Amino acid sequence: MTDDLGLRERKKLATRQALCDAALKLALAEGVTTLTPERIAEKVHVSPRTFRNYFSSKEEAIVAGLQDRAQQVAENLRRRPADEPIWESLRAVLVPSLDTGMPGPDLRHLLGLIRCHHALLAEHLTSFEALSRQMAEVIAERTGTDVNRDIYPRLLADVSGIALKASLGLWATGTTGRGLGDIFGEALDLLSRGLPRPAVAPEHSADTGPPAT
Amino acid sequence: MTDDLGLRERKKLATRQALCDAALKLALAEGVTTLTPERIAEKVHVSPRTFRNYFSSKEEAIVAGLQDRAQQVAENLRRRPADEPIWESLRAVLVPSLDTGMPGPDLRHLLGLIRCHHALLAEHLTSFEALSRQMAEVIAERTGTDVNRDIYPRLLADVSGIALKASLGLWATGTTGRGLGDIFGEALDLLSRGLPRPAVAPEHSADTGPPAT
DNA sequence: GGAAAACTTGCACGTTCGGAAAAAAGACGT
DNA sequence: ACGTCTTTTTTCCGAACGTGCAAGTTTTCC
Repeated sequence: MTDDLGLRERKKLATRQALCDAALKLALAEGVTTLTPERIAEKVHVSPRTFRNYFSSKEEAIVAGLQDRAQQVAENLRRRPADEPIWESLRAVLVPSLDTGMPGPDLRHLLGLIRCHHALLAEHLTSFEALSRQMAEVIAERTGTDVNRDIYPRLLADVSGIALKASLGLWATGTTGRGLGDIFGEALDLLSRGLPRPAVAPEHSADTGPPAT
Repeated sequence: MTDDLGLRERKKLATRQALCDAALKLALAEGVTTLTPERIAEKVHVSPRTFRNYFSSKEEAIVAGLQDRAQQVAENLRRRPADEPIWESLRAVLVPSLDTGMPGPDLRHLLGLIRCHHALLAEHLTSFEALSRQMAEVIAERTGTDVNRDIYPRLLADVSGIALKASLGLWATGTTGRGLGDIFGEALDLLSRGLPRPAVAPEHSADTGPPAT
């Protein structure tokens, strides 16, 4: 990971990581509104001015972790074999992305903050949008379509994004006892079948989750 | 429309409308970065502080028109007969929403601005998100599902949103000679069929659009 | 070792944001 | 029509934010 990077590059990465870790930790601990860039900078022992060199707002720093992960998803998709069916490629890169490396309760808490805080939500959504654009390009390349002539790649990219978003949203409520991967699998299935109208009353759809894999 | 509202209410609505009209017009004319809240307020003959009472940023004012339209979509959906198939209800409210009441070139221009400007994009996306949340609730009600237990209503609401977003995005490029309604119809069709992989090379998929209905 | 490049930092300036209270305008009862 | 109450608009103002610049420090490269 930290392979052939010079000392300078590694340090930059390290402070960036430290900053967004601190931002996230403080946001979870004390909320977003009372949190100031100064405090974040202080915790990492850099000047407030340096914080601004990395992030243009506290909100950007807080969601930077998720955003970085989104970037990885796009890159991972690029790395999949070109002849793999596109839905399989998507599943292969999206499912692992569900593991954010954060403890579950913290992730729920963070999603709650994002949901309520306008600026945080905006930042989060733009990162999703950026991911979609990149994925649309890869999808177009893999399926022989054209981003600027066909609707298909945009739709498939966006659909992948909302599968993630909707699954996270439902999981974050905590009202279903199901795991995130389980919910996400169902979402992909439903989407790939064109969202058929549910029988009538799913009643206990949460019962004994179907094996995702 | 302006029925049983007192003079005070009507005036409020009027200034709000005037403000977001002015914001949009100025943004289209001179760009977003150089535009200041002062100028917008000045054009409507109110103080800058009043502008802030209505909108918390110039970006919010610029996209307020689209946002209001999104609100209407949600309300129109609520008004559809409860026994109508949900896909038909969605089509019935979304298709008319394509007519933004703006001249085509202006709309393209605006979408271009939104696409490039981070703050504008963020504002625009949050309005889409707000729309999705409302639509998810209505969809849940109509289909006998539960927003907090089933993934279905969230997915269907989000899918409707991206059908709009992707169609607008493709149409705005102007590289297909097709109409917005045409593109949107194809998007809904594809989505309702689970985004089947396109044959292989659509080659000239833009040719003589397929009859949507 | 030393020059060049990059990063950090403090300072300063203009802008933005939002609260508080006075002034203006509408609503309402008599 | 008048006075009073409520709501909106406005002025004033201080705090926070964002950004450019130049000096100081660290890393890189020769």
